[in-house]
Amino acid sequence: MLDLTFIRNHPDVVKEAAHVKNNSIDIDALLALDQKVVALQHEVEEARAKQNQLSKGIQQAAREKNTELRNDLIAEGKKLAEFIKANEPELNQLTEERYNLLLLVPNIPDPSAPVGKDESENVPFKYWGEKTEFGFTALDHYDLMLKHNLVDIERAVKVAGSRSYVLRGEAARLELALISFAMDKMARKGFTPLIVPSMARDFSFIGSGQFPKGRDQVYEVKDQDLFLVGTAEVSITGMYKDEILKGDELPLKFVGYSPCYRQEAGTYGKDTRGVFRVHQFNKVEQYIICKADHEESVYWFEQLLQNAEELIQDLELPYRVINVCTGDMGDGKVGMYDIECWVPSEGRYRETHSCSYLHEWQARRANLRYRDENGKVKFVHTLNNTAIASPRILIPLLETHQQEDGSIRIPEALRPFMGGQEYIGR
RNA sequence: GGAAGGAUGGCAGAGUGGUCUAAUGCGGCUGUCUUGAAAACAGCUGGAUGAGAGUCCCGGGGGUUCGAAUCCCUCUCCUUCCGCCA
Repeated sequence: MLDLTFIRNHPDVVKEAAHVKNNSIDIDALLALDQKVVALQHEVEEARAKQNQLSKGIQQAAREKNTELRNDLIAEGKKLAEFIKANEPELNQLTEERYNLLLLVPNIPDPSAPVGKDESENVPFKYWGEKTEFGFTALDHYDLMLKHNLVDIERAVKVAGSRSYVLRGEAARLELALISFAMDKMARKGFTPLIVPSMARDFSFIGSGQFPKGRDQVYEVKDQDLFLVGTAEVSITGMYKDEILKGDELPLKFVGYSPCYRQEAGTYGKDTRGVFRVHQFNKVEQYIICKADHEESVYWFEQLLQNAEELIQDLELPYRVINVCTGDMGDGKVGMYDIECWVPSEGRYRETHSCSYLHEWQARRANLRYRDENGKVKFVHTLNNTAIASPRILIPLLETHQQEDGSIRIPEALRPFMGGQEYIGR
């Protein structure tokens, strides 16, 4: 959410942001509505001020036993009460409409973000590692998993429908190892490990920005006012809703684990092979709450990226980093990097990590603030990035480390979390 | 699942229709005093919106009333006891 005053004063900046983000919000309509709200609010508040004045007069009259004056004032108060009663519902309704529109206003992208209409205009700017070449006929991740009996999709579908999977045997152990590895590494970097609820109330989704627009991607728990989170980011944002933090506790650095659920609406027929796009997965997420300072946000943005890069480098996976263009980055973001790992069977890089900074956009929605060194209350800045998301990361991991004899090498960094095991299927 | 009791400022806790601009205590900040600190004393000690006057916020929503922290309805959450249970 943007500051309403900012929108009033810089409508063109906001319109341009909406334009480059392919967001069709009508800023002029919002501002027209805003003027109605302000005018009506003024009227209602005037009436209430008079009412408060009258109230004192009524007491005074009662004390002076002036029954006549008292009755007159009460009659006048009745009129004011009627006026308020007649106009307040409309004021409330308009205010709510304005709020609902505000939720749809995108954040202003940083000038360094490439302007583009969709993912085809994202800009790769860093490559690490050599694209894997095999001197033998390599398998794709799904065939590898079948070969080593690491997955059972047919039975998973029997249990839970399409886009389900059962990890079995060493794949199950590998996923737990990846999660432990990521939590462990991030904890050593000073991030506080969290295991957070994977069900949350709607305010957490509004706060993080998944609602109202992404509602169709989220599972709802029947009769419970609860929804399944698609990322721990939702829960962590919700944790701090309505709080005013002390400036000296910032930055808060978290690494949160949660199961994640996504409907993947509108992706029929996409990525149907294997475990790339699934309804349920496990993710370890980096999350930062820092002071309202652009330089500091940018510092942590780069830091979060570097952390993720280190994790992937430890897993010995070739990857590239892309600067996501305005049309692909999502409403809340000021800037966004995706990390894409090389997937040999597809001969292309595919997204495994997503790094974003959002300035105050989430903090305003979640009403999450802090008191700065001068005692002034400000909205915090928030940032997030994936640490590890599985099973998707298994795809480049298994493919990249497959050996000529069909076995799969476990990268050294993971071995401590796999009981020292060096290979799968050898 | 059953029963009862609760939700007030950073914390504790009063307030059951108008003097609430929310008592009091603790904590915090500032000052006096002090070599420094403590103690003592004094003052200060939320948030939103608005240019301001003002308006709003006593868990959320609705109602009664000229007027609600206070009365009524409803929802959420918390605590205790019982039952069940990983």
